Amino acid sequence: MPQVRVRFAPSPTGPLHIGGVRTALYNYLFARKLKGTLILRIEDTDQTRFVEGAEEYIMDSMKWCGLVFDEGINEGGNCGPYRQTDRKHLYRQYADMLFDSGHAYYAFDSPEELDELRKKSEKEGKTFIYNAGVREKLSNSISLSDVEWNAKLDRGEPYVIRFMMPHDEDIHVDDIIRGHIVVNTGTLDDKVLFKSDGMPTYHLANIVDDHLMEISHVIRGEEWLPSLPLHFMVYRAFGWNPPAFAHLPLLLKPDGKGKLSKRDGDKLGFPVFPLFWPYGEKARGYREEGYYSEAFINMLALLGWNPGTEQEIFSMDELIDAFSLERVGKSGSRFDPEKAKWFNHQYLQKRTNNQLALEFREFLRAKGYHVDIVRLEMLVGLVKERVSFVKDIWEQTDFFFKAPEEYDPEAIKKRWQENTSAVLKELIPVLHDVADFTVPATESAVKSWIESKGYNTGAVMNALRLVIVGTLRGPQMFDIISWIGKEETIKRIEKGLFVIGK
RNA sequence: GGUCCAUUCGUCUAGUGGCUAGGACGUCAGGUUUUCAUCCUGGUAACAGGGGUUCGAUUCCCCUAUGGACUACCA
Repeated sequence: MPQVRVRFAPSPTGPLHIGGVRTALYNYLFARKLKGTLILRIEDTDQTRFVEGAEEYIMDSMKWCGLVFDEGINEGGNCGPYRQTDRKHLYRQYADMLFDSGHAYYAFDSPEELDELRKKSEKEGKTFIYNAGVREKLSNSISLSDVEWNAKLDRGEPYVIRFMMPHDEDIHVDDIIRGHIVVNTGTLDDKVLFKSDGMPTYHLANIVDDHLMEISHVIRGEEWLPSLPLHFMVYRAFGWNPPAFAHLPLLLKPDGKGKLSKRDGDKLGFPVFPLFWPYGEKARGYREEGYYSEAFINMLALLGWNPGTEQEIFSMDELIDAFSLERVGKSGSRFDPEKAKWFNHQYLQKRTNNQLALEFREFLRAKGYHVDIVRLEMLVGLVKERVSFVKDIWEQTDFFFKAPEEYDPEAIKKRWQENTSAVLKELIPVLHDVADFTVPATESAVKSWIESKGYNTGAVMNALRLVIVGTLRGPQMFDIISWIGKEETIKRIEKGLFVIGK
């Protein structure tokens, strides 16, 4: 079996969409699974769409996701350079090869002229296709005499090099995910391979580079499926064996129709990009939102692929082990932000209290709280299972750090009875007498006091919760009061009695 | 409009020429709990429609519908 070599080839035109991350991930999994080589190639042949910072963003995203490349602009390798603008000098000779072998020709039609023709056809309800049907009537090296078009060349008139698509031929192509596809060349056009600005188009650069870099499998988004017949034809014209192809299904909007876009994220409140994008129209990222990259990757892996078992939580190594292109689905997947959260919840549960305490300490530091790590470990242990993100811990524990400023009126109505004030007043000395303010000590003291007085446990505990927390929520009461300490507990009871009590 | 691709619970999906069509997320109900949440148990819910082929189709074929991608000197 020949060496497996795959590539991820994004364009630096803005932040990398999570669909792109998934494409990179599947390439990575495939390469690792088959002990192959993964290449990062930057496809920046369209200089008009180049965006500053995008290339770096791609690298940072890959790094955060744990996707490591074997060859690329940072890693180096024997097939470089790995940025297409740095390979510019290569492409012209390949376009010429196609011209010399009669598979391509020069075309002088201006974009405006072609636009005009397209509009005209559209008005007549027809589709303008630059192909065998019309190329004789347009301005190119087929329709013009050798003298004429050479004169244009000499005069420096702008031109492109187009692929000469056969008039009427059924092309059979194979895709690992879609199977066998047949397309007639009559519906295809003479695609531009080489632009008038001296740069190749995607179609030429992609094929030349994939060939030169000895790519064995092209794994890319479904948006390329319509170009597959063209790519097969170009490989054939060069006399090269094409790689195997796998076209991945698209990521769709959670609601409504169409593919996932930045707008959906803004509208529904979830990120569509791995990292925060700080330029121009800013965009939020999964990293900044508090996702663990492992959870993000796990979630993305299961969107369009499944292992055929009921396992859902996968480490990267497990993904590599289980992955195969055959188990990638054919249809587009709607993105589900709820499930994404669930994945993060699962990963957060697997963290140790120490890890979470360290992470939460960073969060607290920003709020101006400095807490001993051992106490934080206890704290996160109390609320860990109820949160999906580290930042959620704060919402669950804010009352550990500060006394309530107001008391939930609904809760007062429900839990503050005639004798509540008197009972809580009695509780103060009981707590005061607890020497070691631990959970078991406070619990046993309070419970025996309740029993001896014949009070209702629920009533006492809820009232206590109300003055300590401010509302009816949170972990076990004894965990809370033990953590905040005797002094603070009594202070809060007194304050509660003063504000609520009569 | 043209070309190509797709279609199983609301969502991600498993699956088979004969199954009570399975799991997960969500949702609903019950239980546990001093509260809330978690958690546990249970429920809800799907083979787009119509023709074939077949003893029998969710599964194979065709058509329709719907959705999507592409249709640039963008990738």
